[in-house]
Amino acid sequence: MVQGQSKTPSSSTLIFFEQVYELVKLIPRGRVTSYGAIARALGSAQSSRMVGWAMNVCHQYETNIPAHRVVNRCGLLTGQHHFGTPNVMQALLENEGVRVKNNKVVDFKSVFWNPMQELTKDL
DNA sequence: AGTATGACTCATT
DNA sequence: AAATGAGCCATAC
Repeated sequence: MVQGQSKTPSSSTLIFFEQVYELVKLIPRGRVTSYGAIARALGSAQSSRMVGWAMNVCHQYETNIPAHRVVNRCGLLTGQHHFGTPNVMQALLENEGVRVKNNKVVDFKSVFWNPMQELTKDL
Protein backbone atom coordinates (compact mmCIF):
# COMPACT_ATOMS: atom_id res chain seq x y z
CA MET A 1 0.00 0.00 0.00
CA VAL A 2 1.92 2.88 -1.20
CA GLN A 3 0.27 6.22 -1.08
CA GLY A 4 0.95 8.37 -4.06
CA GLN A 5 2.75 11.58 -3.52
CA SER A 6 1.31 13.56 -6.35
CA LYS A 7 -2.14 12.08 -6.00
CA THR A 8 -3.41 12.12 -2.48
CA PRO A 9 -6.80 10.47 -2.45
CA SER A 10 -8.81 10.75 0.73
CA SER A 11 -9.50 7.68 2.80
CA SER A 12 -13.01 7.41 1.42
CA THR A 13 -11.74 7.76 -2.09
CA LEU A 14 -9.07 5.21 -1.44
CA ILE A 15 -11.68 2.69 -0.38
CA PHE A 16 -13.64 3.53 -3.48
CA PHE A 17 -10.56 2.80 -5.53
CA GLU A 18 -10.13 -0.60 -3.97
CA GLN A 19 -13.66 -1.51 -4.91
CA VAL A 20 -13.11 -0.29 -8.41
CA TYR A 21 -9.90 -2.25 -8.74
CA GLU A 22 -11.44 -5.43 -7.45
CA LEU A 23 -14.26 -5.10 -9.88
CA VAL A 24 -11.99 -4.31 -12.79
CA LYS A 25 -9.82 -7.28 -11.95
CA LEU A 26 -12.93 -9.43 -12.11
CA ILE A 27 -13.50 -8.52 -15.72
CA PRO A 28 -13.13 -11.73 -17.74
CA ARG A 29 -10.62 -11.87 -20.54
CA GLY A 30 -12.04 -10.69 -23.80
CA ARG A 31 -14.67 -8.60 -22.09
CA VAL A 32 -14.94 -4.90 -21.39
CA THR A 33 -17.03 -2.65 -19.22
CA SER A 34 -17.72 1.02 -18.78
CA TYR A 35 -16.89 3.54 -16.09
CA GLY A 36 -20.52 4.25 -15.47
CA ALA A 37 -21.31 0.58 -14.99
CA ILE A 38 -18.59 0.25 -12.40
CA ALA A 39 -19.63 3.43 -10.66
CA ARG A 40 -23.20 2.25 -10.56
CA ALA A 41 -22.19 -1.16 -9.31
CA LEU A 42 -20.39 0.50 -6.45
CA GLY A 43 -23.33 2.68 -5.65
CA SER A 44 -21.91 5.90 -7.00
CA ALA A 45 -23.73 6.05 -10.27
CA GLN A 46 -22.91 9.69 -10.81
CA SER A 47 -19.28 9.27 -9.92
CA SER A 48 -18.23 7.76 -13.19
CA ARG A 49 -15.49 10.35 -13.36
CA MET A 50 -14.06 9.03 -10.13
CA VAL A 51 -13.78 5.62 -11.73
CA GLY A 52 -11.76 7.09 -14.52
CA TRP A 53 -9.65 8.88 -12.00
CA ALA A 54 -9.15 5.60 -10.13
CA MET A 55 -7.88 4.10 -13.35
CA ASN A 56 -5.58 7.03 -13.79
CA VAL A 57 -3.84 6.38 -10.52
CA CYS A 58 -4.32 2.61 -10.49
CA HIS A 59 -0.87 2.04 -11.90
CA GLN A 60 0.67 3.47 -8.77
CA TYR A 61 -1.26 1.07 -6.57
CA GLU A 62 -1.30 -2.10 -8.59
CA THR A 63 -0.11 -2.77 -12.08
CA ASN A 64 -2.21 -5.89 -12.43
CA ILE A 65 -5.32 -3.94 -13.10
CA PRO A 66 -6.66 -4.51 -16.61
CA ALA A 67 -7.60 -0.91 -17.08
CA HIS A 68 -7.62 -1.50 -20.82
CA ARG A 69 -10.83 -3.43 -20.31
CA VAL A 70 -12.53 -0.32 -19.08
CA VAL A 71 -13.89 2.02 -21.70
CA ASN A 72 -16.56 4.64 -21.78
CA ARG A 73 -20.21 3.86 -22.30
CA CYS A 74 -19.79 4.11 -26.07
CA GLY A 75 -16.98 1.59 -26.14
CA LEU A 76 -14.48 4.27 -26.99
CA LEU A 77 -10.94 3.83 -25.74
CA THR A 78 -10.94 7.25 -24.19
CA GLY A 79 -8.13 6.36 -21.83
CA GLN A 80 -5.73 5.08 -24.40
CA HIS A 81 -3.65 8.17 -24.00
CA HIS A 82 -2.99 7.27 -20.37
CA PHE A 83 -1.39 3.94 -21.12
CA GLY A 84 1.92 5.45 -21.95
CA THR A 85 1.46 4.84 -25.62
CA PRO A 86 -1.91 5.15 -27.34
CA ASN A 87 -1.60 1.79 -29.05
CA VAL A 88 -1.12 -0.25 -25.88
CA MET A 89 -4.75 -0.27 -24.87
CA GLN A 90 -5.98 -1.33 -28.27
CA ALA A 91 -3.24 -3.91 -28.59
CA LEU A 92 -4.12 -5.48 -25.26
CA LEU A 93 -7.78 -5.63 -26.15
CA GLU A 94 -7.16 -7.15 -29.54
CA ASN A 95 -4.80 -9.59 -27.91
CA GLU A 96 -7.71 -10.78 -25.80
CA GLY A 97 -9.97 -11.15 -28.76
CA VAL A 98 -11.70 -7.82 -28.46
CA ARG A 99 -11.75 -6.21 -31.86
CA VAL A 100 -11.02 -2.53 -31.80
CA LYS A 101 -11.61 -0.23 -34.71
CA ASN A 102 -10.92 3.47 -34.78
CA ASN A 103 -10.31 3.52 -31.02
CA LYS A 104 -13.70 1.95 -30.50
CA VAL A 105 -14.61 -1.53 -29.33
CA VAL A 106 -16.27 -3.47 -32.11
CA ASP A 107 -19.50 -5.15 -31.13
CA PHE A 108 -19.24 -3.42 -27.80
CA LYS A 109 -22.59 -4.61 -26.52
CA SER A 110 -21.56 -8.19 -27.16
CA VAL A 111 -18.27 -8.01 -25.29
CA PHE A 112 -19.68 -5.76 -22.61
CA TRP A 113 -19.35 -7.23 -19.14
CA ASN A 114 -21.84 -6.09 -16.59
CA PRO A 115 -20.26 -5.81 -13.13
CA MET A 116 -23.68 -6.09 -11.55
CA GLN A 117 -23.88 -9.52 -13.06
CA GLU A 118 -21.10 -10.66 -10.80
CA LEU A 119 -22.30 -8.75 -7.79
CA THR A 120 -25.83 -10.01 -8.05
CA LYS A 121 -25.18 -13.47 -9.45
CA ASP A 122 -25.65 -14.95 -6.02
CA LEU A 123 -28.59 -12.85 -5.00
C1' DA B 1 -11.08 30.13 -1.22
C1' DG B 2 -12.28 29.99 -5.83
C1' DT B 3 -11.44 28.41 -10.42
C1' DA B 4 -10.10 24.89 -13.75
C1' DT B 5 -9.68 20.16 -15.22
C1' DG B 6 -10.90 15.29 -15.95
C1' DA B 7 -9.95 7.80 -18.64
C1' DC B 8 -17.99 10.18 -17.70
C1' DT B 9 -22.95 10.34 -18.34
C1' DC B 10 -27.52 12.21 -18.85
C1' DA B 11 -30.84 15.63 -20.37
C1' DT B 12 -32.29 19.14 -23.34
C1' DT B 13 -32.42 21.72 -27.64
C1' DA C 1 -30.36 11.99 -34.78
C1' DA C 2 -26.57 15.18 -33.74
C1' DA C 3 -24.83 18.84 -30.99
C1' DT C 4 -24.61 21.49 -26.75
C1' DG C 5 -25.00 22.22 -21.78
C1' DA C 6 -25.23 20.88 -17.27
C1' DG C 7 -24.39 17.61 -13.27
C1' DC C 8 -21.34 15.08 -10.69
C1' DC C 9 -17.01 14.18 -7.25
C1' DA C 10 -12.41 14.92 -6.07
C1' DT C 11 -7.82 16.95 -7.03
C1' DA C 12 -4.60 20.55 -8.53
C1' DC C 13 -3.22 25.27 -8.94
